[in-house]
Amino acid sequence: MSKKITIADVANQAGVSKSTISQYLNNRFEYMGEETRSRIKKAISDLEYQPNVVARSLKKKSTSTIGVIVANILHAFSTQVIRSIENVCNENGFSTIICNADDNPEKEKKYIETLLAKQVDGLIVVPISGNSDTYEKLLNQDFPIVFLDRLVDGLNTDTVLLNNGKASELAVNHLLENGYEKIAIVTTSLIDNVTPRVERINGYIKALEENNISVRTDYIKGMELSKIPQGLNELFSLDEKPDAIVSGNDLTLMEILKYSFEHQIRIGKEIGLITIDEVSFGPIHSPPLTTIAQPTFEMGKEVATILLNKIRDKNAKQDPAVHRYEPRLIVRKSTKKEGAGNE
Amino acid sequence: MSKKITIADVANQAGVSKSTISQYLNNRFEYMGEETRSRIKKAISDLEYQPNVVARSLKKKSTSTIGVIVANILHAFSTQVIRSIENVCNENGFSTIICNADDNPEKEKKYIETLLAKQVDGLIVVPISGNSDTYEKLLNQDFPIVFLDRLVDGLNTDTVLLNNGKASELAVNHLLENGYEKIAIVTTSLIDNVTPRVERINGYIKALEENNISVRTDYIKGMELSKIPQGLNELFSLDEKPDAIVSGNDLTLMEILKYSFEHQIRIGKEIGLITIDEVSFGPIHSPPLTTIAQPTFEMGKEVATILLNKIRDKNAKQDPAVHRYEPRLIVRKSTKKEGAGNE
DNA sequence: CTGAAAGCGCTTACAG
DNA sequence: CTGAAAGCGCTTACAG
Repeated sequence: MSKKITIADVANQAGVSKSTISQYLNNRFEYMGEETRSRIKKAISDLEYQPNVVARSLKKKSTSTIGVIVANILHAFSTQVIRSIENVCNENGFSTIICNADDNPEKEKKYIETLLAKQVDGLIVVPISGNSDTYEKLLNQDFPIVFLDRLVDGLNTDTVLLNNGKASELAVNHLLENGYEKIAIVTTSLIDNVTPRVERINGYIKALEENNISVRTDYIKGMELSKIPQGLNELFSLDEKPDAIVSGNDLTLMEILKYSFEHQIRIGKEIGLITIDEVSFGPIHSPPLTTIAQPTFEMGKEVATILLNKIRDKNAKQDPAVHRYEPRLIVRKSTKKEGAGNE
Repeated sequence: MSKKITIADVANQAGVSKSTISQYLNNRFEYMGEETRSRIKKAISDLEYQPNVVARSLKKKSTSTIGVIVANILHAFSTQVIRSIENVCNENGFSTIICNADDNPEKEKKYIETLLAKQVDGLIVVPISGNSDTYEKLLNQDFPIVFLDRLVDGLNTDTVLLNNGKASELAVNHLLENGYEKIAIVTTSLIDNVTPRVERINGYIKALEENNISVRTDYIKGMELSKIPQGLNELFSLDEKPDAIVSGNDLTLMEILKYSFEHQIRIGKEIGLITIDEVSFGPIHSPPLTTIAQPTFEMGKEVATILLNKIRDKNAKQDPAVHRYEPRLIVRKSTKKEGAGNE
């Protein structure tokens, strides 16, 4: 590789000092002579000079880079929010390093350490239970960090997430309005008290109670993805089978669709189905799927904006807030009893 | 934020020089006294010292970071390959910065510049026609770079991509074997000569010719995503409508499924459908979709491995090669005439 | 076996 | 209006 051009080469070429080049690069033209300016400009383009961001970062103690750690990149939610975060960062001259922790606290901790060693200016994280200590240390140091999608017990920091309770209330009420009466909910494992899962279950319970429907614990399935087929088996073996299911997220949805496909269960007619998280094939599924969408774009924008603000004025410490976003019901045929079948 | 601990602090605490700490950090224990070693170890953990990677990178002139620029992150192919690249990089202590160029050459060029300014050690790129000059310059400088998914005319560099011709041959032959005779192909715009699209069309033509079926240009639709509904309209308005469609990729597939859903065209029976690129809902679609899968995991692994090797021995210059991967046919019901309908 | 010194490529007071 | 000097936090010959 040809030798890298540095600021010293440009200084030589233009016949000025390194300092002056640096002023030029940082747009500090106040006192710079018109002629100096154009000489520098020419030297830079002649040499095809590209500043070394690493050196600048070392000196400035800021890298214009943030880290984003998601718990599970397989959720469509993650990828959508990430795209939105990247947009905001790009517009503001920031880079993003994306990490997927696979819901593994060890892995997440290692990522946090790596990102800090890389001197990222801030962190957006979908926190994983078990790393409270790490987060707390960062917060105590006033390191800029914003949580996404999940709250952490006892930690008071800015968090952007869905109004999850509302999401399942919308789901349950919609099902009830469409004549379903025995509503089950299926979601991923509850053992770690992951915020959206817990809140969605609670919203489901609340909605049933408000409608004076008794809550059956055997209608509530919170389990690992791989166990969901078994959970569905249990559900469909009950004396009183449910007539509708609320799917907790897009990954559980796939399990439910697979199961009902394999067992020839006609969605809509035999079992109403509504899922939280919009999916690409929602509109073209047979029958089209009624979903509760999250405003992922806005949420990504918000979480990035909050973080960038924190990074910019470290002093302007506002009280951390929880930012809730409203879910949106998209009605399609999977929750219409008469709408079952292929067309 | 509390003051950052540096190597100097550790040196003080341990009562040795900075050099010695650095030796320790770089695992150069050859001549280090056992006692010095344990004193340093203690100092590091007492102070919770974290090395500053930016400083190290500046000195070492290497960041252990690579850039990945994909043309369009919306393709499932991109996200899958990226995950695989990240796995390999992680295992090797490398970080990845992902950029989405949105098939926009300007945007891509800017990303390349930013990544170079950040001193990435190498680049994986899904090249976009129009930036040949940029790639060429990098190649001439022996900057480590590997192409993915697309070839660039006149540039000789390592490239990992599908055997695209084979993919459409598999598709066409499978359709013919299942009794379809009037086979159309629909893919995204051909104006930029994007490798997979062109090669897939060519494979389609070749397969038809080998079966002595005349190629009809009005059965070949290569157009922007937004124009595809119109293209499908044209296709279905022909006197001799096609009885089967090869979908060029996952995004065109969505358009075709939307169209056939809206127009109540029964897939399988009225129109056979096979798509290149496996999709998550392939198995649970009605009818399940016959697809041609790419070995995205292996391809990502290969492209990352090639790049990391290039980065490690800059000298060991081998001749660049084109690495083709074989597509795999997954037969489901969307290409069975009798298999149409909901179950 | 360990330390002093130089230097990676920048930026930023400060002097003039 | 511009330049000399110090320094960001490391690493690496080299000396001892």
